[in-house]
Amino acid sequence: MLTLKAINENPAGIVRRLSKKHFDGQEVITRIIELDAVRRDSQTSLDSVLAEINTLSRSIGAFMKEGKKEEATAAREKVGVLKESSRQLEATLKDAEEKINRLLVTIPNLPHESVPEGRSAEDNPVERSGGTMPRLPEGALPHWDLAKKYDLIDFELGVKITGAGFPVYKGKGARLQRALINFFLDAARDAGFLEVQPPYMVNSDSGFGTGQLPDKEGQMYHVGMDDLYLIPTSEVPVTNMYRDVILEDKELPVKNTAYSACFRREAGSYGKDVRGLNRLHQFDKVEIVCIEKPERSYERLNEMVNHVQTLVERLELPWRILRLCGGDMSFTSALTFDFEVFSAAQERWLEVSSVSNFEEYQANRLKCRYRDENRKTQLCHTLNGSALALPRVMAALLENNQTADGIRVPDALVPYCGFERID
RNA sequence: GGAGAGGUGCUCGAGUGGUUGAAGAGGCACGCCUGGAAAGCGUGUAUACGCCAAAAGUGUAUCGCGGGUUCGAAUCCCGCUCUCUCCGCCA
Repeated sequence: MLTLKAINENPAGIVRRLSKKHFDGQEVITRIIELDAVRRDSQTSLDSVLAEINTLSRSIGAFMKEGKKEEATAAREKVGVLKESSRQLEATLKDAEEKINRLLVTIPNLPHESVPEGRSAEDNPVERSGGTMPRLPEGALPHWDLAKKYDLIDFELGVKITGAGFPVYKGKGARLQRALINFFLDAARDAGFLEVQPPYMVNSDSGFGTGQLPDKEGQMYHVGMDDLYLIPTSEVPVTNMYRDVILEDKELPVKNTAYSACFRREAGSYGKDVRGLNRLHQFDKVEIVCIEKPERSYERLNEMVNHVQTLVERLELPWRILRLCGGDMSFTSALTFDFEVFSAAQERWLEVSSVSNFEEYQANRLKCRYRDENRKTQLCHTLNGSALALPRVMAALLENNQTADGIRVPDALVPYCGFERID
């Protein structure tokens, strides 16, 4: 969430910048500033009343020791009166704080200056692209048919066991999955990321820390009996490792990578967009997460984007990078690049990665800070990106590399899966 | 799941109602000492919010979390939570 400091410093600027995300912040910002004034006033008054109570209380102790009973009683009565007003001030303060927080979480992050204007996905400019479009043989099949033909993925079996969106990978399909995970993790490690294995369930504090709660509650699976959430991405547990943490200057940047299964309810999705591997309730992903000093975070974002680019290149997929426009960005992001690969039989671009800088928006929720060169605590910037999500990569690999007599495995993956062809 | 013990600062650890944000030790930082180092000595070493133009300073809160008792709570009471030990179960 935005900091009160930033809001107080330049309310008009905040409102203007929010408009790029098509968010009208005028009213809420004004209201927050009003409430913040109440908050300060009541805190100032409360502090001085409490200070007086503390002084009197100490004097009572002293009076008692000296046997001055009357003075002690007088002080005691005085405290009683002050106590009443402190209770009122405390209630006012608490109320203002709660209201401020409730409002703050409704405001999205400010988009970076370089975020283009736009309403929807159609308005996202292509940043750059690469790879070569494959020429498919006659009668090329979409991946769901290929998966069936070569017995790689069984969607119906998943439906029986669990439900739609929970496929069963089999044989070379399963091995290809495992190869991709290891390939991605090794590549991240080579790029300097520390591999971690996080829990797949998180508590509500963690959900709040990265911004899934309170607004996106319905998108996570919730385990009611224990009040835990299945992670929609390992960004959640990995970023939350740094919740309520003050990092030393020299510990930055933090560069972590994690593989996890991801669970998303995807309520309301249906139709051809979600056919096959295009959208699942459970899928695999390798994530990269960085925590960085504010002045270096865009440098780091760039590095992360470049890392993801090497992945799609090594997989020999046709790719493009989109710079998300204001209307298509996520609530918490300041700048996002989406990676898409072309899935040749479906003849459509599929999003396989989203790399974002959240600046201090997440860090403010997380209370993730660092000590700068002056030993003062400052909010860090947090960043994350998929590197990569498996299902759509799998879809594109199967479709793009199909031949009349089998599917070719890209060279980079052969050492990982142990076969060159699926046939 | 049952029984018991316990959660104090970067770490260990003292502290059962009154200047205790918290003894002591260790660690760390800086300084002195040294040819250099060690040892030794000295100083410093939490966070948040408020006041102040800012620094200095100062006020308030925080000893797992929340509430209560009291003029006053790290210390007493209640609820929750987490950790450890034993038993049970188990990959």
